[in-house]
Amino acid sequence: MNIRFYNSMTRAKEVFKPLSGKRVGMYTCGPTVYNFAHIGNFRAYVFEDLLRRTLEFFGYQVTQVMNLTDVDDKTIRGAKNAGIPLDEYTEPYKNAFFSDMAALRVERAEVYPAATDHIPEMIELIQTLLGKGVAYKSPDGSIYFSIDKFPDYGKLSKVDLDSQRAGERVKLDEYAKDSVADFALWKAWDEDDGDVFWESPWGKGRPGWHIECSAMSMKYLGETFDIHTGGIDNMFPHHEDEIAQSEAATGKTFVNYWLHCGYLVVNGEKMSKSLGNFFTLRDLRENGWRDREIRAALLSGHYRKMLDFSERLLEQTRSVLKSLDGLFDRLSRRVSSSSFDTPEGSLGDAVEGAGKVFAESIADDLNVAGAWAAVHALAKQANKALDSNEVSARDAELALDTFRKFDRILAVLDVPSGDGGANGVPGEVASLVERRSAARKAKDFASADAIRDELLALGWTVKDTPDGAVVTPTATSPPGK
RNA sequence: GGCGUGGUGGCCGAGAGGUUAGGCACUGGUCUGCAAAACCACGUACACCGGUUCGAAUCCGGUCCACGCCUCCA
Repeated sequence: MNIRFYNSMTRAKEVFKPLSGKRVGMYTCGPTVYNFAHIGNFRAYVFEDLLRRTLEFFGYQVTQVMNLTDVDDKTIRGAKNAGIPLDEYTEPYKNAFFSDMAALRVERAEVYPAATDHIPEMIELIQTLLGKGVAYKSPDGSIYFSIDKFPDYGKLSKVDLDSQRAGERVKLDEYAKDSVADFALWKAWDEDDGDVFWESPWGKGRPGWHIECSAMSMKYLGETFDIHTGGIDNMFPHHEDEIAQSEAATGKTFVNYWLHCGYLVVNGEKMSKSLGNFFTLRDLRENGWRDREIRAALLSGHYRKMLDFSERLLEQTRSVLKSLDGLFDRLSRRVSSSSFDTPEGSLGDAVEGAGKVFAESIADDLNVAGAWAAVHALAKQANKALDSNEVSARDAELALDTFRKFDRILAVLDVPSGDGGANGVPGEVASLVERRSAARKAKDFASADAIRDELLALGWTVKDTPDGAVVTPTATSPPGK
């Protein structure tokens, strides 16, 4: 099956063709580790995970590189304010980033290069650019890229620099740069940098932000690679500058497919640290939301669209997952309790149909809504078949396997493995359930209801099914909701 | 000012000239001692005004509104 992606460079959906067979090289802009990442940041990482999992689903072997920006204005300022060395300052944020990513079930990239470990590569790239005459040294010892020497500048973001309004900031740098849009490849050391600097052929200093992505992506993926992603706010100037540096240095196309995800917004406004309208994974957990609910909420809409992240969205997501959990539970019980003698094939068509819709949707520029529709279509058919007792153990296992397959991409369904049944129910709970069943049999409904309340207090919900009582852990609700 | 994105039923959210997207919630029903779950039923929705067309949420022109980038930002 052809996979199609919307390529920001051409502004059109294109059939994806990797450079070499089934191998895909992919670079994803990572975090600047000066603080905890917020949920808006994670929207991008979850989108990239969706992309990666989709490629793997279709048999591609992905080499993903995600950088860690551990030297820039913010990290330097943070370390200085804290009175500790730069690496000591960034370390906890790196760790928090990885633990949050794992919680959101983001598959690990193959390489996580840190900027501070790749200064020599950056210096080398800058020297190449100086040698080609597309970069120049300013009086203060900084090195700038000259966008006038790169005619293609603006081809990704389609900006026309001549029509850009010069910002306030420009005044500060005017004396040092030939042109306002020129950007720093190397920043000469100044007092504010403290002891953060590296030696270079142009004196001590530190790299500019954009150069790290060019140097590290090309080091690990080659001068031309398949996919580069990031949030749409990185398109200009960051990705534009990466293209300029890389292509000016190599003379080759830097990246074949550019994919950008839309913003995560709160009440219609972009979530950002400067606006103060952000929350972290920790904040959401404190409000009672589970990691998988958060991931599912992030996967509720198309990656290129704005996503309005709200309590209501999380509530809706919780409802969806809860009802699917119920189905998986029913199917698991059927696998373990039923024999293979019920009529077969009642779910075969539904499985096939859902699988087709799922694959076609996700292959079409990661249309996750279509994929969800496939999940729901199969869920409805399975529930119906279970209601009319037409599901054999084999059918149930087939359905569960299909959901597991879908979950290789979604990673939120949590389809139980193995033979399900009553495992994980504490003895105390099990005996209460038994006593309640006995009471019901004796038509002693007052006792039965009392025991049900008792179980609820212990965190277990009872459902009476034709096959007997079933207990499941009660879903917790966020406080005050 | 330049460039860009978007406005779909109470809410979320696909679609992109003709065929029910899907989900959440609500309401009614089936089932049930009750409850829960599940299933069934129920919404002619596409910002506004023109135009093209046999036919437009989808194409064209205009208008309004919202958001974003142009400064670090996923």
